[in-house]
Amino acid sequence: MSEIPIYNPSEIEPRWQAQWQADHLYDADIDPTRPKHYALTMLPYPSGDLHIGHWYAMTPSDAHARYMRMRGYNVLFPIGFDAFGLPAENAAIKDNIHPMVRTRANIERMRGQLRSMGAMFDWRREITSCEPEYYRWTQWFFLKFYNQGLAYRKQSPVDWCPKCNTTLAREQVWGEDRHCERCGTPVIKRDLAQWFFRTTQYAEELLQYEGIDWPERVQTLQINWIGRSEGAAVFFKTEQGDPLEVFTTRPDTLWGVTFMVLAPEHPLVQKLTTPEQKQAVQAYLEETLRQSDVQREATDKEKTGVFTGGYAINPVNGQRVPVWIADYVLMTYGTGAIMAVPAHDQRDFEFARKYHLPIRVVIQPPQSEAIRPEDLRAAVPAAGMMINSGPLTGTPAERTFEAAIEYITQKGVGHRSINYRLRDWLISRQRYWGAPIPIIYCPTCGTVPVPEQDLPILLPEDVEWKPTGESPLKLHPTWRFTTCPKCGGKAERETDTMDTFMCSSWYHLGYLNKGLSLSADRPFPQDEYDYWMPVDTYTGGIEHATMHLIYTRFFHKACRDANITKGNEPMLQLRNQGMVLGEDGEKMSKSRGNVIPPDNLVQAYGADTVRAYLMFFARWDMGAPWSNGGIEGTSRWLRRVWNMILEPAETLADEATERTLRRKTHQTLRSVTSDFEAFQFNTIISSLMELLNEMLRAKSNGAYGTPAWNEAVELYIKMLAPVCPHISEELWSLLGKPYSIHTQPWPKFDEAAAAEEEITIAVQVNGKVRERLTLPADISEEDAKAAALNNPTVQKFLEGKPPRKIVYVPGRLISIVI
RNA sequence: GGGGCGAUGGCGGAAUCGGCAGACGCAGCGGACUUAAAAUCCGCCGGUGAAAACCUUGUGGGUUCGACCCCCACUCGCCCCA
Repeated sequence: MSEIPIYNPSEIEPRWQAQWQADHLYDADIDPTRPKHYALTMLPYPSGDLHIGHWYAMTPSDAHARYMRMRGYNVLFPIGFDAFGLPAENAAIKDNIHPMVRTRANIERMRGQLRSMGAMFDWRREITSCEPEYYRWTQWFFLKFYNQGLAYRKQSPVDWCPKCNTTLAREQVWGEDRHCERCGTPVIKRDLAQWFFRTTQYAEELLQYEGIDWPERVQTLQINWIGRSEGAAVFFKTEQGDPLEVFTTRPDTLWGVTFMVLAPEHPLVQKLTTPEQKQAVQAYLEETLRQSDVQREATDKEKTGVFTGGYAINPVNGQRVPVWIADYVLMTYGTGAIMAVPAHDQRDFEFARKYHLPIRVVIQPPQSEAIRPEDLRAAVPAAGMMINSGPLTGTPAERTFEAAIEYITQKGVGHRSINYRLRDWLISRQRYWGAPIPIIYCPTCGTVPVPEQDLPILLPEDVEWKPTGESPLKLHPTWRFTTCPKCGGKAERETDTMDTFMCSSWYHLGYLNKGLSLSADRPFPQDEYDYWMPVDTYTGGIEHATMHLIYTRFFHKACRDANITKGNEPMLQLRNQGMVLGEDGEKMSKSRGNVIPPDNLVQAYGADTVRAYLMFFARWDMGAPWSNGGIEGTSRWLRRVWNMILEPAETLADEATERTLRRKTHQTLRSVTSDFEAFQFNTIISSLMELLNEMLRAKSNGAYGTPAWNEAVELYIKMLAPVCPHISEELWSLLGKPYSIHTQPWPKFDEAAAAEEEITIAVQVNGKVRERLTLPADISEEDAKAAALNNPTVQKFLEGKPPRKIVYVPGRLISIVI
């Protein structure tokens, strides 16, 4: 046997990576003669090390993009770094290393790791969101939104550590008692003036998914997140005459209101509170304002509240009802005030029982006795006829909602209203490591946007890391002081920076540049936009269903209305991967010590093996705990492929062997193709493993060197190419085929070759499989049934009884009932 | 409390439309090669049973000639919402 080279991935892989780069093989340029495909994988945060989770997310995306390329598409597959954010800033405070220094070092490291993956990234288009060339445009988009009236500033609470004298991000607040991560002091809420985007203005449109292929699951998550409810706004008044608006989904229960509840932070609380109740209200406020919204909304928790001493007037019947405050009412939902109808709302019911508030039944369920409030053990949720409801008493169940709306509208005390759970997007962060909000506050001119030509507002680098954690921008000696662009007088900059979701809302547009430069006059070239957009396939984790994916859709629609982008949606097809957990089944994290670093694996097995194993070991959309064991099998598979193709053998042409080989080859092509379309990567690998086994069988039967063998080898390498780009390029080149495998067209499927000649049909008697018959594939129903009935084993189970019924499923089974 | 997703051998997972459950791989067992080991190759591999056969897709029911798949109830796990 002649010498063949040994499969050595650590030699092959870097060599081909360098070659591809030298040949600009993956540069994606506008080509009007070919259909385009914009494949996008969610960009990583540069935490320092590429995680096996990144590989799990990116390598199947890369394989799919490569498959699309072989299918004839001009494919853009870019990569970048979502580089602003809290972790770098925390590390800076801890180790006194500047976030820019650390981030750039991390990115450098991750670039190397990403290159070792052998993905078809077009590196010319890389973006890093913390570089001025990028965040200049993040600021530019802010100005566009500001000019459209989509950005506004209002008071809003933040978590605040009174000892550190600083705002805290959600993840810096720890424990049940909500203390500061740094000093352990209990956290309080504090109101600060902060910037918002009017995402709610697009709530209705965000509920539309026409024309986009997104998983049902993501749509459901978003629809729930947006939380549209139809109801009515009703104008109550306090006894002192202040308007007190509520939103209700049950205007038909208005006559059943027996008290009202305000969120503790409601602006009318102080005015309503009587001197006798002042102390109790004050104590309650201090207690509840420290809780998070999530805690406050938890239903298993017992409801608490305090009477303000004040009263409100019900506009439909003039009734005077007491006003309470309770933590289960949130200022951020609706108007921060509710009308309480304990007879027909469970939470109001529990509250009323606890504090001995009256209950009045105003909806009579069908087929039921008159209900006495004192007998109620739970709220009556069902629809029914209105009772005890003044002029609307007797309104039948199917009319109550509309009748109530008509009544309040006519009386001028309310109107139809739609409320969303979705809130406007709070983009202000009291942090250093983010894009500065381009706003100047002038004592004369007020709030003034920074003129476009003055962008970017650079983050100063000479800052001091105070252990207080207060934004260094606020403490910087000179940065915040500037002149007003309008009047030239002394003015101050906004010191808050933007939420990093702002950066990630437009990065797919940033990739349209082949390198961002500060001298550009647009965030992207128009011809690139017109050719590449929208994104055709977007892949990433399901955890981004609500935040990132809602923000980026909002962003696109807002840009569309500013004539910056076109079309209604930025991403046409969305596919989500699952998560790789640690070997212990827990989420991977440094603190748990269960992180699997991909570098060791790449070193030991090669990138192709790691790629293939990640696609093989679990369903991509589900994820699974990592297990080291199976990677050996994948490694073994590639070595077997290598030897199978390169090791010569005897050629003993045999028609049957060739025909069987061709059949399996084309059957594999059929399933691999449909699996790529369906993002089912694990079965792509197992199909290829099956074909390998068939080829080894054929080879030992003398198929080597026959036309069927040569075709099988060629198709094998082509099918392997998207999954394992290096080994397939090497095999292709060793066989003397024209460079590169990655520019080859996807093979054509031969239906006739894949067709089976013989089929196995299962024969069931009374539902149990009793025999399997091998029959010609084109057998008629009559012949198949006859073959089954004449079979001795089948006859044994028929016990001489005549069949009552015979079900025939072509190519599958015959079911005989006796 | 409401909604979603999931549960298949020792393990990861296959299974077009309701049609042969367990593809493919891991681990394990047996064999070949080897002085030996590794690597490689071949075979076996859900359970009970001597065999015939019976049981088996979280549990219990139902629909059907036929159910991993559809329906009802339940258990457990994860996620989202309240």
